[in-house]
Amino acid sequence: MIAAALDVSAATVSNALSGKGRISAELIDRIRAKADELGYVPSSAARALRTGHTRVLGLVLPDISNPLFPQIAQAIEYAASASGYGVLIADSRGSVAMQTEAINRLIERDVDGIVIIPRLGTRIVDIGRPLAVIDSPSTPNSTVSADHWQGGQLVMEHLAALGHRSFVLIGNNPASNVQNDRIGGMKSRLPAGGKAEILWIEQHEQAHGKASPLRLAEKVERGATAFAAVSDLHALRALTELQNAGISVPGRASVAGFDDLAWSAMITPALTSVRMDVATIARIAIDALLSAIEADTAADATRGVVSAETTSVPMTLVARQTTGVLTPPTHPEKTPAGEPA
Amino acid sequence: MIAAALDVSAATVSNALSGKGRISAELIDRIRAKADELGYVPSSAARALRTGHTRVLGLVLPDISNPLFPQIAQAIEYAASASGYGVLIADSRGSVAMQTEAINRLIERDVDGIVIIPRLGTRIVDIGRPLAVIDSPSTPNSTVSADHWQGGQLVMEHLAALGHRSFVLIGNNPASNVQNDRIGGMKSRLPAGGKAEILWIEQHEQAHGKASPLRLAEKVERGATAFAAVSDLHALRALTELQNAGISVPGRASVAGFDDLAWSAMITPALTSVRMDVATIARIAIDALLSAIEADTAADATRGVVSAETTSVPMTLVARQTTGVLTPPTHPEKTPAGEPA
DNA sequence: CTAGCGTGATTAAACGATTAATCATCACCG
DNA sequence: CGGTGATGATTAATCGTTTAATCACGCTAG
Repeated sequence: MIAAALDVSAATVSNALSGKGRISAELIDRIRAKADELGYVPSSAARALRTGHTRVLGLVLPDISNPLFPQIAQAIEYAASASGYGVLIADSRGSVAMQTEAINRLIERDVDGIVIIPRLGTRIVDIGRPLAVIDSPSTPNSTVSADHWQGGQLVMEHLAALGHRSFVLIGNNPASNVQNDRIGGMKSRLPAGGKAEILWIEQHEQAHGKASPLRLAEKVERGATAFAAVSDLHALRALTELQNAGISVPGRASVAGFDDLAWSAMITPALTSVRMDVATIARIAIDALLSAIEADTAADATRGVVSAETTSVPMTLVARQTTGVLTPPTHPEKTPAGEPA
Repeated sequence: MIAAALDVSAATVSNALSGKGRISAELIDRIRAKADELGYVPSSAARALRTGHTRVLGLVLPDISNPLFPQIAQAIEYAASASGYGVLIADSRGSVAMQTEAINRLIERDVDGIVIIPRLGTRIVDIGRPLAVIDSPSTPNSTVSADHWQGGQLVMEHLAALGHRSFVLIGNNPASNVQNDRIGGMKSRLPAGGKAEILWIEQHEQAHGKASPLRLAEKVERGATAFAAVSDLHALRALTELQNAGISVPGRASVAGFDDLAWSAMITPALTSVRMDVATIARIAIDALLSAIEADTAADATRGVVSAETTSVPMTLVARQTTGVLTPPTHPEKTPAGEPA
């Protein structure tokens, strides 16, 4: 211990810096001064060994290719570091086997707890320490998540208010709870007389090949006027496909997405989206995790999935330019070509 | 030590599991068996305390909103974990002050080394342990990075080969070495008689407001036929703006970007982009870092920025649908409207 | 005058793994 | 038959911090 060598003390330094024992105010000041004069940093390894806590959390992202990841990682890291915890990342590259392996790596590193964002209903195993799960409210073991269902309702209400009645709901994989919630929410608010068709991209690509056109122009010809996707990624795909087919947005069709990704406001026209409050979700997850960890210190071991008081956080609609009322077709002004009329 | 209690030994277990001392093959087997029967995991804290190495690296991302982040984080995490190291993330939210604070957090956590991806020429301070910097080849202290200049050449050669002669080069901030390299590379391969105009988005937005149109249609009217952006983000912005103005891509104008982001292949038309080999870059950075760390163990302390043999990694052009030869204007076939011809 | 108390600081044990040094056997050879 | 080596396992010290227990000392009250 550096500080000890300089003055005349041993573990008094520990007490001084942590304010635990009975140390005179004057000595505390002197030790503090010496400490940051020497740039003294207590060894986290020694502390962890003694206390049994590393003050490090693990973050498991099963699908790092998800562009929402930066937002989530940032929010988690921020919430954790605000509470004095570090965040160790573990990417499981989609595969379930690697997810287990990633969790083991974190356990080997002695993390105090883990935050996991599972994809497509992964089984949650007992890992011998607290675990916070961020998934969807309809998933049994979820600690906290955005209210995807309510988010879906937001979109549909918005589109219905603009006069739309014929919808194409675009999802990727029907096995995802998140996507199902979003689509379910949308359908639950279908206006009277409205009709909705669901397009699952993964199925479509299995049939027609990867990155093949979604044939959205045909849907428009058959009457669809609004396209609501479960992600801005798919909304963007829809938007560019429509634009490329000469269908003006939002003049002849509206498009909406989810997640409000980085570029959503930058494109032309700017994309209407539904945003989740990642900061709040991260805060709740981390708080629940930390209180379980600290309770763990005290008495009964909390080893499973932790739960929070608030389990779902409302989403917010960000209305931009891709959604609007239809332009009357008879209007000669600026209608793009490709229209049979 | 759990295993010790069960059989009859003390630190023999350590030798058995690490293969260091002289232990009979039979005993090793028995210890191994007991170990994973009990799910024994050696305490990383105790090991770190004794050996002085935590086998944890820090990753500092000054601009987490950069959509390239997932790719980089994934590659770094993968390379590190392949070498038995964990990765602690630290987000510095853009500000330089927070970047310093983030580094301090990592030091408090006793990381063995740090990988940092600085933005806009941040000063690199001595942190008392090895540091790998991933920036651009033209930055003085960069350990390794993509060859952005060569990437720029790739784009320009591609566009020139398609017959383009009048270019708009789109960047965001001229203070970025990466962006300057990319644009410099492009200009260095301007075909004979070609001309290029540079559009800096940040300047444009300062003058005309955030998210304001880039007025690309006007550029087309004045003869520009190819738009090359330093990021897919800006390329997407250009593409949607052109499409929205009824200018067909690539019929009347080509668009190219950088980084091959997740959605670049999904949009219509699919975006031509230049990709960096993140896996290789991460591998080189991690290897350089680790060899410095291990040399550190031996003798002279390597405390500054580490260097690698290969300091720049070639980029790859991914030609897709947004770049092509011009469609003859007189061709009546499928030309979109909005054209005065 | 001394027992008792409060204050401020020190001792010592403990956390769990690593590792150099030591020890116990047994075999082989001169 | 004693000395030398090889082999296999154990001892003991160490890393740096925390924390309970202890100590030294001056002060007050009985």
